[in-house]
Amino acid sequence: MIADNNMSDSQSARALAPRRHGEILRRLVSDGTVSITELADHFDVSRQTIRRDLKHLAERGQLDLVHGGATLFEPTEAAFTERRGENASAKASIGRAAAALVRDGMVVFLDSGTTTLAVAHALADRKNLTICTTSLSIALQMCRQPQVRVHMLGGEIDPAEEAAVGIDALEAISHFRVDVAFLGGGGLSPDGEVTDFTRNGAEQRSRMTATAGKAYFVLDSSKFGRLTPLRIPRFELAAGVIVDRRPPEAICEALKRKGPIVIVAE
Amino acid sequence: MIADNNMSDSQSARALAPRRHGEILRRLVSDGTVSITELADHFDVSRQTIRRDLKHLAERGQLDLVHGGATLFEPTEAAFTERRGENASAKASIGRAAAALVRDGMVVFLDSGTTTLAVAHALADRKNLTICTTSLSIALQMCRQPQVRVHMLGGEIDPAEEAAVGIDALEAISHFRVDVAFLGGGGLSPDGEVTDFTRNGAEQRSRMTATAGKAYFVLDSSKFGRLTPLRIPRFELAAGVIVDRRPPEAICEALKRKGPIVIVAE
DNA sequence: AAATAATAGTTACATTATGCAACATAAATA
DNA sequence: TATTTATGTTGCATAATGTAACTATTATTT
Repeated sequence: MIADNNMSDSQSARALAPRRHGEILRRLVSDGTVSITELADHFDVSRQTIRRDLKHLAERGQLDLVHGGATLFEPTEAAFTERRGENASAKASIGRAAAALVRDGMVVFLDSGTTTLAVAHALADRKNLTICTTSLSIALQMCRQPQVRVHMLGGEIDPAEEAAVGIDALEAISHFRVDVAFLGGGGLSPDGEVTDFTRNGAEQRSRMTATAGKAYFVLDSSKFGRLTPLRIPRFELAAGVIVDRRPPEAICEALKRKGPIVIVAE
Repeated sequence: MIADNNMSDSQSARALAPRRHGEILRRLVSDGTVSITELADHFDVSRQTIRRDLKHLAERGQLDLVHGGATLFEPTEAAFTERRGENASAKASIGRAAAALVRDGMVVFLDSGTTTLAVAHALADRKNLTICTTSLSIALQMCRQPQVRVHMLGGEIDPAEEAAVGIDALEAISHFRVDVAFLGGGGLSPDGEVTDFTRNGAEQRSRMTATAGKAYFVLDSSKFGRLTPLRIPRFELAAGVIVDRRPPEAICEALKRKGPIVIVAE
């Protein structure tokens, strides 16, 4: 009756490669990692076979091989992504405070930086927003949200910020009418000014401060008293600074004299 | 064709081909894969018969043959992140072929799309490149590579492509002198033209084709013969198309008449 | 820190399963 | 009866998997 070869009587037929591949990828996204031993056990095949599967998937860029198994594929680790974890809860609370200032339908500018990324997170489920940003991560994240329109300001990418800088980005700013801008900064100096690391960055933030309906600087407490080389011109036009805890009294005083209010999150 | 069949004795009677086909497809959509051994067992027919069934269904585009069985064929345009895995090895080989055309020091434009993302992967360890792109993912990935300068062309982000489109991106193109451009497309029509889904996309690719020193369209074989609504003007100025296997003869002939060469990867 | 054991990776080759093509058979059709 | 169509059978080429000996890496112990 059953022609072809003999056997195939033993147990359930061996899973074909694509089945294993699918399951492996499913486990990866749910667990983050897979182990060769576990997989070989689970599929009842040799480790060598699993190794070949993983190698195959790795060649397609679907995962990263590690000793003993594989992990989710991450294009490359960068300084930026590492910074992301630092002071995460402070940034999240700043993000929520910032989001509270945004109403549906607004045009929002989001600067590059990990704190502004937290603001983006907090805005993720808002309706009918228009986001302008120079940050690749923010653009990528926000464009995946329904009901959010995203404009990326182009230009040369600064690898440290993973964001557009330079003349193109500067000029693009002038094309937009922005209701509210959330800007980062390198430090909050003792005399109540936000300072920056680069000339380009300072100029960009200065222009946005002057252009936006309201501009807020978002700064976690690690920036208090830190000095970086460049002043941000026209900083006094900013509407306020949003921080995770109250800055030293001297800084508060200085800020009060200049104009921007201090918003302490949570 | 099918005579009236009163046999219907029991299910021991051999299923007719259309019955098997229906069941095979039903199993496919429920399980994602089918195995020849299992099916032969289930229908009590020879493996060769199942092979012929699967081949028949594959020719009609209803499934994809794999060693030992078949998998679901997904012709629909899935969301970008889901599309990433599809046809991954074809895209990887196209990526390598494309990278072989790039020499250190060049200015390279990379269009949006999953195939161009594969080109970016293949270029990742090159030295001293300048990358221009409209794709957020490509910009993010390449800016993490040392020795690579990245320019992001700004504009409104199309969520489906996760890339900048529209007037800003169009204008930004004219600022660059590009040595080689790798462009995507919606389909490779039977009369040897690359076609696109949107007017903006077609215009952008057309301009880049005319501007770049050399422009190549990267297309995996799922695009062969596919018709999408918009022609890409000046397509005949392209240097070539890079594909993962040789297109049907008619398409090759048509391309030959127009000008662009055909590069078959791997 | 050096030595050791345990685990994992590599390579090469043996074994098994699958694919393919050519031909054979049986039923349905003309 | 001849012809077509679907299926079965066989033999060989190819691909996937298993196995074993050996090397490399990681963990543990001293």
